[in-house]
Amino acid sequence: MRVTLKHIADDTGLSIATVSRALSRQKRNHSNSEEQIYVSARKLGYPLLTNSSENQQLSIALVMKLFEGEFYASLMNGFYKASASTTSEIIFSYDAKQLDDTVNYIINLSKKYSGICLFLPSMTSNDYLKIKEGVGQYPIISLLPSKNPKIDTVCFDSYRGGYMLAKHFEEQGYKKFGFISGPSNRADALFRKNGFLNHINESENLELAWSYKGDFSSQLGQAAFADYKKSGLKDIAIFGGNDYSCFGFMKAAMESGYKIPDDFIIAGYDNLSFCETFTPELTSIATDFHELGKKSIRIIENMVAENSDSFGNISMIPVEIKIRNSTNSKN
Amino acid sequence: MRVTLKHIADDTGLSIATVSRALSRQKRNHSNSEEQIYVSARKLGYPLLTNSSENQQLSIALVMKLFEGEFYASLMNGFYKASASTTSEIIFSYDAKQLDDTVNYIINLSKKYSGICLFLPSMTSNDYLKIKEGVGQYPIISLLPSKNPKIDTVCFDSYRGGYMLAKHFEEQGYKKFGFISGPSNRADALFRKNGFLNHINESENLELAWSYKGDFSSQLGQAAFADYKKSGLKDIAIFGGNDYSCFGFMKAAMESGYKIPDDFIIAGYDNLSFCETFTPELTSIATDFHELGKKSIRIIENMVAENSDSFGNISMIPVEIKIRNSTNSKN
DNA sequence: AATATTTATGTAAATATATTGCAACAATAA
DNA sequence: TTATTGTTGCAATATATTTACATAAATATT
Repeated sequence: MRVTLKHIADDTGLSIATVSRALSRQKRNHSNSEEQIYVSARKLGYPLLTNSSENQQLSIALVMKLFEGEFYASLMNGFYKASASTTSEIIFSYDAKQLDDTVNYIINLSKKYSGICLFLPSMTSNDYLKIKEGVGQYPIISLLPSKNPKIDTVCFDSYRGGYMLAKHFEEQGYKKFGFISGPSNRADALFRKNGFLNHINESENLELAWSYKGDFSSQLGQAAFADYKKSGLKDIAIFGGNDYSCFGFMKAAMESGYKIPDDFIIAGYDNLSFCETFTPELTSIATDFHELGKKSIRIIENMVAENSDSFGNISMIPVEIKIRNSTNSKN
Repeated sequence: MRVTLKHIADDTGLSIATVSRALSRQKRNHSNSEEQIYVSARKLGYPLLTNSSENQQLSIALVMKLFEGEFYASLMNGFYKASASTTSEIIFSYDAKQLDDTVNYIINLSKKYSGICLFLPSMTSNDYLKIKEGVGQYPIISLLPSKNPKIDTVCFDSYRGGYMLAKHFEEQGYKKFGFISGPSNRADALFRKNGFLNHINESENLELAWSYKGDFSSQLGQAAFADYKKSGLKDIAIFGGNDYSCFGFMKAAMESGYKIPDDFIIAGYDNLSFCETFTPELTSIATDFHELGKKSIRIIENMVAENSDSFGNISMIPVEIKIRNSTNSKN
């Protein structure tokens, strides 16, 4: 039910006229009544309060489910910086309460915001379809790759990242490759893997000699090393799936007396700041979140302006390989 | 100026009646006109759209200036998790555009939200006073300690953290202490330092043998090591100010052939996930962001309910020391 | 202390805004 | 073709907000 001045008047015991005057006053004057009126208005959610001032700009919601780890901070920071150079405003949004009904939560957001960017690794194709159906012709994009995208997607070129690493390993003179996989339900992990494997398969004399089922955590990275050690393989180039896996793997390896990059070379993905702090410094694939933010905002802005209704378009942000000591066996 | 149905009607070329019906319809039906009406309503900022549904709950803004690094992700995640167990809603907010007028930006936010939590290391006492003046009797707290707090504060007990480390160093049998300081304008860095130094000064046979002016970055941590090496000191227990400084310091030290914890022991602050990944694992002070979030929300909720006007109250969240190999010289 | 001025407030009238019944018309289904 | 359903604008009605005016309290001035 709509909140009116009358509700606030009843709540505060003042007259409607007084409430009206207090709320429409240009300069607040912090009298007792006025404070009460504002408290009540906020409590009841008086509509004219909520979106006051700053109009005439787009507000774009970035929807996420989790915030832990440097990765999420980088994602948010990329959008944060990108929003500084446009008139659009970014709102960080999430569904803390009812995890089961994220689809409806997102559909509801579409009433509030001019556009939505989704970063939700656990969403299924079916969920995206339902969202698309719920929001109609509306600017919404996903920031994660998908095998069969149902909505427009802006994401990093994970495939190419994996490919670049395999190529780099080959150039370092390695023929035997190893791989630690990520969570099986994450499409971006799959793309990294495919890029890596495809380069191996393209060439007759390259081979995947060892692999391990990880989950992007440092713990399973350590477990991966135990498995690798047992295999007795040497002269191998390992792609850890992401940086955390590599850190765990390398830590365990060094504790077992292995030398990196002498005994094996290894590279990660995400280019976390710790890549440069770790010894040896970890070769990794760098993703530019500022670029991701800028591109996403631009696409949403265009969708709003042109009122276009597209789905399944994919924009890839190129990634960059940062070569460091962990893959520098000549050093 | 207030946005009404007439504006939307003029903008879309439809009648006021049609606009009214479209917006008040329970279920959206995605006809062409309705889409247009929604686009226009969002663009113009029609008030009843913005705060629709989910009322009767508090919305609390967490205001920050930066998002980079694991630290910020942890802070947000703490509030995110905390919001799941209350009816209040957390909005992550920031001022991306005009950095010079943060004070007014915050005062404006007070019209929208039921309460505000500030995490802004660069704010001065004067700024806080201006904010307090601008918002009047309003639930607002800072999440950073201050020497002379002008508004209520919920923060970690940084002093105690520094103190605990000094005590731990002493228990390990060290008499000579070293310290790398943080940015001089950050009160929390100062508190950590004071806690550390005070324990040293309390005892006759402890001494601060070396210190270096850092900035919480890994780079200056490395520079700190160069300085330390030049000093020729041995048998020293070093508090790095934060984890990043320690990582830089340790990396440089190990590259110079130093052994940790044999040649010196070292501890950080923040307990980043990387503390356990680094070799040696880094002793650090752990902060519980979930607790910080819960307490902050509870305090804001109380302020709203009791309509109380307090300032300068401080709530400290205890911190915990995580002892790891970097300070374990007996091992 | 007495008087003037300012400020806050409520009542009621005036104005502005939102909703709804009705009829016309268009699209779709039978 | 005819019936049904859905969309739209007009005008009437209902609801919400602002403002003119009067009064009382608070503050300032003499």
